[in-house]
Amino acid sequence: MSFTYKHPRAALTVDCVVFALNDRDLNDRDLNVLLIQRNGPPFAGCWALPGGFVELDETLAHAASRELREETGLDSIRLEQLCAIGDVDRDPRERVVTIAYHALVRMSEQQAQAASDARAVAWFAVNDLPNLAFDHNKILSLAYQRLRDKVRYQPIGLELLPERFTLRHLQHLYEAVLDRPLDKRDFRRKILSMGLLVEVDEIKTDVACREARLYRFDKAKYARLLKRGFTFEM
Amino acid sequence: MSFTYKHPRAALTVDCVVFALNDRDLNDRDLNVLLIQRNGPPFAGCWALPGGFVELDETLAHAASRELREETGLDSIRLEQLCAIGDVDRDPRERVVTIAYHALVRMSEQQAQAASDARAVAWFAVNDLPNLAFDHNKILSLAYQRLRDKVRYQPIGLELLPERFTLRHLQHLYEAVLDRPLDKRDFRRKILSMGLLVEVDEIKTDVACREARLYRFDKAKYARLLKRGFTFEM
DNA sequence: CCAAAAGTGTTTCACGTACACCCATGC
DNA sequence: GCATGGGTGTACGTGAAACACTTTTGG
Repeated sequence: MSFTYKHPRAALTVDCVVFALNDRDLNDRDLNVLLIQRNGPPFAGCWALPGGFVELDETLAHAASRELREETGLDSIRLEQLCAIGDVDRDPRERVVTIAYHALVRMSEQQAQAASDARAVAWFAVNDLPNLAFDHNKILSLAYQRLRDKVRYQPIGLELLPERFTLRHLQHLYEAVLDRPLDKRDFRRKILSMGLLVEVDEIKTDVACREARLYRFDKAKYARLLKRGFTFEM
Repeated sequence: MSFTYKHPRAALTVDCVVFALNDRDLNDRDLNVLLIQRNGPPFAGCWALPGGFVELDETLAHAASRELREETGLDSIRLEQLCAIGDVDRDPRERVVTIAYHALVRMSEQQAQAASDARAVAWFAVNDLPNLAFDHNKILSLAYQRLRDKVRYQPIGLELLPERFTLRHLQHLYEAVLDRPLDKRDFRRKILSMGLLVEVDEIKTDVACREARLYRFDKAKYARLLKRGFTFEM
């Protein structure tokens, strides 16, 4: 089967940059990204962002979800469009334009498993990355920058942390992404004054120290506030 | 001549949303957008965003600049990527994925002239638009929304107004884009305190009224401040 | 009793906001 | 002299930032 056109056409792909925190071990504060090891050429054996070709009867967002699911097993991820990248020689085979998507997930909720044309799947710390296939290092940098911009006006911590978390964990997350220390009292006051956190039952977190109160994020309230023009700011 | 592939391929286009203020008549406060009237089918005779197919040997940004120049005569415009749109049935002919770009220009510096497959070119007030071809009304809404977001943290006024302008004009621009009235004294205080405006010689602007001081934007200073982590906020 | 992290208040300062009057100019 | 827009100062409230000690728990 083949398809013929009057003019040459670029191939169209999607790529997914999925970020996660290790929400099982909250002392591990590295931000991680999901990569696959390519099975076939080009860049066989090389690590790359999950992604692939867009089918004619699916939207771009659908293609991104599908490829992510097929290659890594991650399903029902809320992907957001990042940008389109169309440098002429970014793929050695032919002209390929890619639409990049990004997402934030809780690592513990995801069972990454290699499938499709991925030899392996793994989480990598964004500050300790291998050389990736194609221009994927560049795409990843763009996504990381977008994340840093986004953290200031969207409650991303609440997508990255476990369901229940301490204020200290939330503060560590913000310190990691914003890359500066925050005052404990000011941070607590500010985040609590938004009224988006709900206290849950206490749990001992570490040895040899006072137990901390756990909170969860009030999604419904956040949605209500958003509709009224509320903007989260950090 | 024809081109054959193993899998069917979407066509790839770019579309440009070019905004401008009428900087000759600053009492005309409407924000305008550049549209072309389509010559051929589909949507012949219908107004649409300038744009067209991406060639295989050019980047996406290049395609956007080229199509804009070919169809409207506008050249050397700094286009920024907005998003990729790939709904399955957005073009009645076949699957077409488009990359939307947007830009801000001074209307007086542009000589819009219909060419290529555009029957006519014209500026339309964004608040009084006709029904556009394809999903171009939707793309335009996205671009307008992006502009409103952007106005708050980038000095866009300085791209839209003439080289020298009064504080009143700048305020009118912000009121138009932010869609709310601003206090004159507070606006002047805030914008002047940033130190990005330079006084130039006075000129009488209107009849029957006191002459107003003109300012120009200090681009060099803005660039220096940006490097030091300054963020413009309105 | 010691180590380790949790939790808590106050002061200061900058900034946003609200608000009203006189001034210069052209007709 | 009047209509038109230009230009100016002050008071108040909110929110960011800086800062140090006591409490609880496990070992």
